[in-house]
Amino acid sequence: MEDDTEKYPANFIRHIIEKDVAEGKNGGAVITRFPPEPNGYLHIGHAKAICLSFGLAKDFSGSTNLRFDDTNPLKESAEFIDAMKEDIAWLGFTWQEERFASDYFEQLFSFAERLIEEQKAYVDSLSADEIREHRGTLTEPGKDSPYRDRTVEENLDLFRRMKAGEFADGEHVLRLKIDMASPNINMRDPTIYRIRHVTHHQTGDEWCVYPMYDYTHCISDSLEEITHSLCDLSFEDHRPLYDWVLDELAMNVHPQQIEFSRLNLQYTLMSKRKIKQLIDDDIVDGWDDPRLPTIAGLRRRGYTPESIRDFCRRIGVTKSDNNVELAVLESCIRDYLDSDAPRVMGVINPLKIVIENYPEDHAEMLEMPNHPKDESMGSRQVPFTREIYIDREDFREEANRKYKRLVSGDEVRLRYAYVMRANEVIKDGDGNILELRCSYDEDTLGKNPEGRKVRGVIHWVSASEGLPAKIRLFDPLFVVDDPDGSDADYEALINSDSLQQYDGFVESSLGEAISDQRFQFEREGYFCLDSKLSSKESLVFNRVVSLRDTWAKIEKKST
RNA sequence: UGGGGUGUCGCCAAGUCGGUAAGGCACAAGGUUUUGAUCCUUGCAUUCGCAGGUUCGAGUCCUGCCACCCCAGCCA
Repeated sequence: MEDDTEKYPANFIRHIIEKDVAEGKNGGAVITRFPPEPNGYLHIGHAKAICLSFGLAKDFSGSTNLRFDDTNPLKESAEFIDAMKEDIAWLGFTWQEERFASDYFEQLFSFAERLIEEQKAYVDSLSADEIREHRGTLTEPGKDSPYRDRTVEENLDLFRRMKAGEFADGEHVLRLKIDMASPNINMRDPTIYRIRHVTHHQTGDEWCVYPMYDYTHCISDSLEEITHSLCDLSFEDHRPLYDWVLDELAMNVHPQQIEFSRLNLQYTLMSKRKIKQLIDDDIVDGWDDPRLPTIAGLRRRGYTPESIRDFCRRIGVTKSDNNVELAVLESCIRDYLDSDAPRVMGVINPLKIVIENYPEDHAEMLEMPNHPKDESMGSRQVPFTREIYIDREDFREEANRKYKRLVSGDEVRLRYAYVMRANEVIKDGDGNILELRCSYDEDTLGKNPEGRKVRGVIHWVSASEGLPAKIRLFDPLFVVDDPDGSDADYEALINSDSLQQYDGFVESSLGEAISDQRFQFEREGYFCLDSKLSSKESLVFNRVVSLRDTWAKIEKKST
């Protein structure tokens, strides 16, 4: 899959690993892990983490484990596990081992008993509220719990009875005995076990005490002999705790946690919670809505794994806050599709044309290359007929010479076909344009007319031979570039026009299209069949991304 | 006002022992073109949050400021 061109460019994590490998740390091994919690779908922010953890390991001939961080059965479910695996595989990565944090529940419990025996953990019987009150604030130290000095025997007994199900949820928790006055709140006797009488998607009803992240993650990493444990910046102040647990347990493998900043993409959201709310509130179609930055959404939209990997490489890895422009992502997919997507013609917003001097009941097959620069992609035959459709954007009753499309009384080149003149505009009573009466110059197929220069080239589809198709165009979901920036009602920032649907026409060759093919509709952009909505009987195309549109910029400037 | 981080071009981001600011995206101007696409050429930070200091020389070292982000789940 990845060749050298897919190697990550220089970044601080690569430097750390390079140094470690050079010094023979961990015997020169590089083992990473990707540890999602199965409580939603993966998004492009996760793709950044995936590309990093898998990519870096691969660059150093190491390996990567996929580990589901399933310590909170209340929020998780098995349905997300398969979706996550599908997305990671689709992105092009292969994990060494598939693990679950829940695989380690037994070991985790024993380690906790050991911590109790060594007086490094205790059962606290304060309520959640009381624990919060004892924790202190950002600027004030906390207070010790009255239960902090229970005997080892009492703690062990209580903890085992917690496991045995003798207590109700919330009655007791197991806490680490560290320092209630630590300036780092994470070190103020963090809770590591809580009682939850719920069924777990992996372990069923075997457990009613569940370990928490800070305690579970570092031990899981250690047990898997992870060398470099990459995570986002929010875990930076958890690192002392990560290290504390492994040190106190004297684990012989002590992975290095390295934090990097998470991705922010302009005009969209990366918060799983908020994405879920958009789904619940029916603002989008589901986790795979093409407007969402989820991997499933991007896939349905028509993005390729290569383009997403390229994106992750282009944005780099640092510890600074970022807000990447959509243009970077779009550039990646255009780059890929320009060389890879066969060209075809499709009319999004059709305007009917009758070519009055062209014979009726005649379909002339015209040969067109599938790619202007790549002959190996072959060619196809496209029918030309008396009645065709062009896009309404490509006709103006009046326009100056800068407008390189069809204008009343003037000529334009029909892509790979004839030069055509607009003679008459047919309107309804309200002045809406119904159709155009045109004529063609039969001596212009494959050659330019003599003595005059046509304004430009437009695309078209035969009215009788073309296929009707629903065409969906997308705009960003939000109207501000940082909807995640404030906790304010982000749904008020929704772009109400993020999905535009048109009844268009596409050339007949598209009747054979399948959903993982992507095409360039000439002059319009890149499209693919919607994997959910499209059928043989009624085609539905999604626009992956438009073509770069210089004309739109010129237009915008002049208004 | 505690702790942890970050500040290099509009957006990302390289910048080894201090040696005189990569690259990408975007943008601008040309050229090619039966896609206003692609492609090609060219331009785009005397300056690295600010202010001092050390030095022959500092984005890189020191000092002091400023701004922004994260942390008070029995979430991850």
